[in-house]
Amino acid sequence: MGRNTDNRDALLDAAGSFGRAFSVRELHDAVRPDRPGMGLTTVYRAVERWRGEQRVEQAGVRDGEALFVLCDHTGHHHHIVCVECGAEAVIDRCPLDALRDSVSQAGFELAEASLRSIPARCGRCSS
Amino acid sequence: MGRNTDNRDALLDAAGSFGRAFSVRELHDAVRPDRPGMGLTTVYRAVERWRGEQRVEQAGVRDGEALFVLCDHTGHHHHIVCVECGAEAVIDRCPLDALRDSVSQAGFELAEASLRSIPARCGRCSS
DNA sequence: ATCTGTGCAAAATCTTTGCATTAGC
DNA sequence: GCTAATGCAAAGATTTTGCACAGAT
Repeated sequence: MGRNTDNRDALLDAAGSFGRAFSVRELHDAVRPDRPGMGLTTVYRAVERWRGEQRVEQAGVRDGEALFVLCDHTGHHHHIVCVECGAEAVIDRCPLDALRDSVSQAGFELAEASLRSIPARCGRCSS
Repeated sequence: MGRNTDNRDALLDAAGSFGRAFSVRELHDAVRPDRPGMGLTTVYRAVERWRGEQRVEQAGVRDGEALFVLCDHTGHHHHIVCVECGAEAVIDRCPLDALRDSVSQAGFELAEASLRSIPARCGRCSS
């Protein structure tokens, strides 16, 4: 199931320190002081691996860069992610019930996986 | 407020004929039989212009390509867009009320502009 | 005639891939 | 020692930009 490496440990630490959504480039920049040799490719591959392990979720795109949030929680939950600064909050009660019904009535099925991160604006960015 | 051109007329016709979400490349392919000379750049610029005029909305990304839906309707409304085939439906009653509340309780403000297109799966693609 | 729109080519950007080397198990 | 992981460079892909020319008003 893959090997543990110092690179990915450092990346996971850095990702956890963000406390907000981050891009691959930002993550790379964050670990660079500690691990100057790490290549950008390694960060892409780590994030891709984590996506497979459901340890991160993609939280939209900003300026052409894919954004990700760390997903430490287990069970059903949703992230609210600020589309401007990436700030995030977690809510445990599923907020999609009404939405799911509306979509069903139109003969569609809500793509819940695409809405585990809900786009919003945080208090700071909405004022 | 800009000039009317045959290129954009043809593009708008083609976009309307889709009846579903489309990418820039698909739109280009669709007009190519009628207007073989039209460059891809022109399509990008038309879509960008329409976004400014709120005549199209971005409806997510598929395989790295941005997807758009035509937005003929006026007033507040939402598109339900199939994340697999791009099929779309329109609903007039806003389905985001409960969602808006949940997000508010977390101290965020729902980014409604990012949710005018609601990701879903159509009847065909969900079975 | 003026100024916007267009096409082509090149640039820019993000992301992926190939391959030789390193390092975990 | 075997195999996954890594770094570097190059390739891929989408989107943007520069510039000269055509076309709409």
